[in-house]
Amino acid sequence: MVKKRVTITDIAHEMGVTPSTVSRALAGNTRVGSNTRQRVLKVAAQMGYQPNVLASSLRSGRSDTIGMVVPRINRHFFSHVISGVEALLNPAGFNLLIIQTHEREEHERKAVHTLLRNRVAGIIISHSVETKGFSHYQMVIDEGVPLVQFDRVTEQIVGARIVNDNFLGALRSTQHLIKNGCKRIAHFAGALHVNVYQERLDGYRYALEKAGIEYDPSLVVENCIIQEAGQEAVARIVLPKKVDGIFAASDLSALGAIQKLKELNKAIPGDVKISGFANEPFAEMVEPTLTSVEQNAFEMGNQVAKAVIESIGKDEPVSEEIHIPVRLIQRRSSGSDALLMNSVV
Amino acid sequence: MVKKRVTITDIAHEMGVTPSTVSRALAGNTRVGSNTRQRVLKVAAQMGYQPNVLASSLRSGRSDTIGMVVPRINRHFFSHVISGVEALLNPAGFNLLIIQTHEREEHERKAVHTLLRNRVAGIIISHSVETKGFSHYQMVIDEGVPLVQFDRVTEQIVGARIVNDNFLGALRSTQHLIKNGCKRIAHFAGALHVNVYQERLDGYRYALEKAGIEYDPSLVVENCIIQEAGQEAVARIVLPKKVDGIFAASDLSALGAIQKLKELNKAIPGDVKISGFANEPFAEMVEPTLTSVEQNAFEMGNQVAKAVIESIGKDEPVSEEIHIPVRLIQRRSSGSDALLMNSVV
DNA sequence: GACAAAAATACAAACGTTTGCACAAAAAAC
DNA sequence: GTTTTTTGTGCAAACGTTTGTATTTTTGTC
Repeated sequence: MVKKRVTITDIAHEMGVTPSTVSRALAGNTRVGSNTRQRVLKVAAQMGYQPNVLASSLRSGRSDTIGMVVPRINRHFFSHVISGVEALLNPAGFNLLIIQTHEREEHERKAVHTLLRNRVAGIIISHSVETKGFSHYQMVIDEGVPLVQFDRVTEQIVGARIVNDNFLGALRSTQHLIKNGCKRIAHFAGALHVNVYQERLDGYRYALEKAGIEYDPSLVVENCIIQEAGQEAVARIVLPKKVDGIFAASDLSALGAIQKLKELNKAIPGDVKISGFANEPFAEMVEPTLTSVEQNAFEMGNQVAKAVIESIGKDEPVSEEIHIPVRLIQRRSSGSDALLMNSVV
Repeated sequence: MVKKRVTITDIAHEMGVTPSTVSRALAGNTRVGSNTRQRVLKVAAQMGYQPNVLASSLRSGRSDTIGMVVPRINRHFFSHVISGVEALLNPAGFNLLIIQTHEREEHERKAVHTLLRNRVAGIIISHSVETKGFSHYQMVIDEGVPLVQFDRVTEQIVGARIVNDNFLGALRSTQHLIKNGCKRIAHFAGALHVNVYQERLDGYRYALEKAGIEYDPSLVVENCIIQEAGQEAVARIVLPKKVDGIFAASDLSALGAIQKLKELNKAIPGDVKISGFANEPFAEMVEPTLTSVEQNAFEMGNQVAKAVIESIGKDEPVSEEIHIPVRLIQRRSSGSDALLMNSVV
């Protein structure tokens, strides 16, 4: 039933030439006559020839697929990075093999091996939140496969890193709360061994320092990036400690805080001003609308793609770090009503 | 610089056996002695061996990658379907090669060819909105590659189809508006050559018919699935025609309508009741919260994965159609305040 | 028309596996 | 102790390309 797939040899026999000629004709090699080339192209088309990428890659040692490892595909941020990567990679003739880790270190390790087995031309990765060891990347380096990290990165691995300007985003966000009158600002942080959350904490602290506000560690809530954690932190920290501002490292925990505060009849931004991070789509839907730091995920994807294409050319990896600018979007939760005031930082 | 990758032959030489023995040992073939198997495994591990999938697939004619073609990765619905597919496919030993079409028919055609060239074991597809011709799938059928369609499907292609129960969702949604008192219900439709939008229109019409309300074609707005279109439709249809209910085929156009109506000081659900489709995350954030039809994207992904794994086994495709149940989520925009009233349909 | 140079094509090996078949050694059967 | 069966390996071809080298054909020069 299954029609035999047509190969380069089939075309060659059909035309009475040799497979090598067909191969060269299809590859556009100049050493084949221009009328034979035309004929080859025509016969190939009418026989419905589809080159066998496996055979081609095996023989040539080149691959046109790039592996991408992300914590989760169905997160707004990651799906947009993927989209940005594809936008540049596809026109360049590359395809994307995508694997999710579901935030599990073991899955990450397996994913990397899978990609190596598939002989990908390069690997793009954003580490799972669990990941603390990076020894499984030695093999990637050893085999000379370019490795580009994005968003959640580590300096322990050589190669390009594309990151958001978390520090600046956190700094501007916190300064904005201060400017709007906050004196006691809590920070809903993430897991601090992850660079992005550490950098946001750093930006927060630096803003306090510059404003002459003493840093109070008891106002920092670690692992507070989901909705429920935000709700819980309101009861446990925000109210007891008489906090008047929250800088959340995640929009979700900011949302949780908003919900809980409304439930307890606290005014936002009257009693507590809030800003989040990531500018999730819901940020402009929630009541009150949520001030947040916008990350340009698509642009980040573009830069990632550029970096990986570049490093495929080189034989030695370079440890460049590219920062994608972020942007504070001021909305009502922090006491700014004017969307027009959006300040690009 | 680049270390040579270790092959099965390297292991064989190292151990003084033949490559075929190593191959069989790694494959768990029973025809190799159990202590040689142990030795092979150990040597392979310590040499850092990673099987070459390309060579393996080329020789065996089997592939462990499955191609997936979607309009856009970064849409809530599609990214969740992808996630659901991966959840079953990965444990089964398959990988996903994902390509976006950006709703372009030509990209879809190219994507399919790319997948065939990569000799994928199966293809999963949701058609672009532009796609009207399906001739490029003949080659997929001819080569015996299993093809599973989901969400946006056509009966012109043989093989499994996994779809939402759009008809029932639309029916229940419209009935719900009727029950809450609506007499003149507009429908914001999509492009009607796409099955999902046609089915939603059908469900809407059937609900009207059953309620004895005459169908008025002038209340159906085609190609109205984005925010701006929803806003525009309010001014052009909803107000002039004294509509008191809107069943939108998309949450986005429903959102647009809400915004415009609020802007014009109309009461929701007082003056106009609204329900959407897809239950996007923002549906429960917007003011008023938006009644919508929830699609179980992750479950759909699971079913898609199951279908593709199944059909890889068979040599003849079967044209089964699986309906994923939907669920009406009643919220305030349609005059239902009780989340508790969620009716499963 | 003979010869060199250039252009076009053919030959054959290689990429790293898998797998049918042959074969030897060990185990079982008589 | 011979024959049969079982078990474990080896041999070599094949998968569909690419590519270095060899060979043929064409073209140009005198």
